[in-house]
Amino acid sequence: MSQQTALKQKQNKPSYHHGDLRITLLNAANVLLKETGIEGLSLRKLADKVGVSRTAPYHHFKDKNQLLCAIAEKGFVQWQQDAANIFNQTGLSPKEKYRQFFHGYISYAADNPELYDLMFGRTIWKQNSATSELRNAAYPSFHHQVKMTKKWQEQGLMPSGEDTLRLSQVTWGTMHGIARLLIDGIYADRSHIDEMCDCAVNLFTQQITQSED
Amino acid sequence: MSQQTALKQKQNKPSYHHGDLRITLLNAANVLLKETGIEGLSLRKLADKVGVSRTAPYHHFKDKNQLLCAIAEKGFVQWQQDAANIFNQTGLSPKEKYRQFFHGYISYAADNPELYDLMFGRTIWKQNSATSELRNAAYPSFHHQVKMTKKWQEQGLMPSGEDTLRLSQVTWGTMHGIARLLIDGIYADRSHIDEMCDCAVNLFTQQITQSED
DNA sequence: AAGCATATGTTGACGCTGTCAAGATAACAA
DNA sequence: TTGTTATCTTGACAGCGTCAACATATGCTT
Repeated sequence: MSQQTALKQKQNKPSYHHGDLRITLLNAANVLLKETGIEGLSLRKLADKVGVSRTAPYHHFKDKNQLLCAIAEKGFVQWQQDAANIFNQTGLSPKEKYRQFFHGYISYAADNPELYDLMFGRTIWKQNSATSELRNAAYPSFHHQVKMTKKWQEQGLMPSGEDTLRLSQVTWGTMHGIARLLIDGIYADRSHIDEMCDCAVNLFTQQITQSED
Repeated sequence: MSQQTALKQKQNKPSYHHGDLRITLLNAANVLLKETGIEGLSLRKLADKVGVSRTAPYHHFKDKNQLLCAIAEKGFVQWQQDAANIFNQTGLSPKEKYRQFFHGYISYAADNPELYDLMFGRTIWKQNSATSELRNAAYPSFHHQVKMTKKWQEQGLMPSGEDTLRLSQVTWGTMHGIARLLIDGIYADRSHIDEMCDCAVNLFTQQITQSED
């Protein structure tokens, strides 16, 4: 953005060029997503809300899919920060840390159901429609869990007999499955969250000599 | 269907009234679903494929949602039969039976990805859009698992210390999560199925004195 | 057998969607 | 200053779900 444009923005003078449309669109899309869900998020409504014409977004996103991927991408980054905060806590036993991680994941999903649905929903991941940027944001999240799973196995928190990658897939699958059950309201609701998480953590962890991290 | 109409159908004489449109629509929808996925399943294409006008389906389904629910309903019935066949086997240890049940669930999902996606996807379950018929077909599937979980706990296959309902939600969530990972191709692919299932079964079951059911 | 209600089919129309093409305007680089 | 590029605009198109109005076949009642 040039100095002149920046100045215009500051002075709230209307200009032909928006100056910051990409970010504005992403923010508005997040709001619209929360309010109406994926099915209510249309490019036209979005453009209207931001105050530009229907086709303006196409200069910043190749198509709707790319916009959705960008939103999901932000979701992954945000969750990774939340997770990092949990892992960076000190003075917690491995089991307690894992418990908090599990609870944190489910809470993130329950607090941002529409976003979570977008992040892990078919809309984005079906037959390679995910952008490489999205993949680059999503995969580290799982890789980190694999790394932590290995550590948990070494610490004796999780069974060392199982293959680390399979164990990661199963534990992650459990979190994902519980999250989906909650969001879709199929066989569970929010009042079950704590008990479900504790039950799952109990199943996956064994009694070990307590030590800090 | 009257005798005359039935006769017409038999003789392949074209008639103004289709005579069997509801079932024909459901079957064609299943094919279209398999071929193009949910996003490719439109009422207009469907009607065209069957050879009726765009609005003819509305005399058999209130709207698109009701059609989708009806398809999903069939999916639940079908899965329940598959599951029953597994449970009705004789000469298997509880653990082996559970293993087959787990594998069967994942295989069903992997073999019918589009149908599974419809059955458990947001499209149908978001804010009470599921028909009561669908609920009546879907819930027994879970209730049966709760019943089996209780049995498995009593048999010592699964930890008896955990609340049965929570345990059911967790184990079911795991199956659902793994199924979704496979279908969406996020963090797993078909070549991992067996190992993932075995890993999960190992985690959920304990060593017990083997006995026949 | 006649007539009428009902079920089932049709075409027309509406507003919504994503997206392309062509043109207008601003920003920037030479 | 001039020309290139980025950005934003309107116009247009096909596809979608769905409603309204109308047509036709079926089946029940008399």
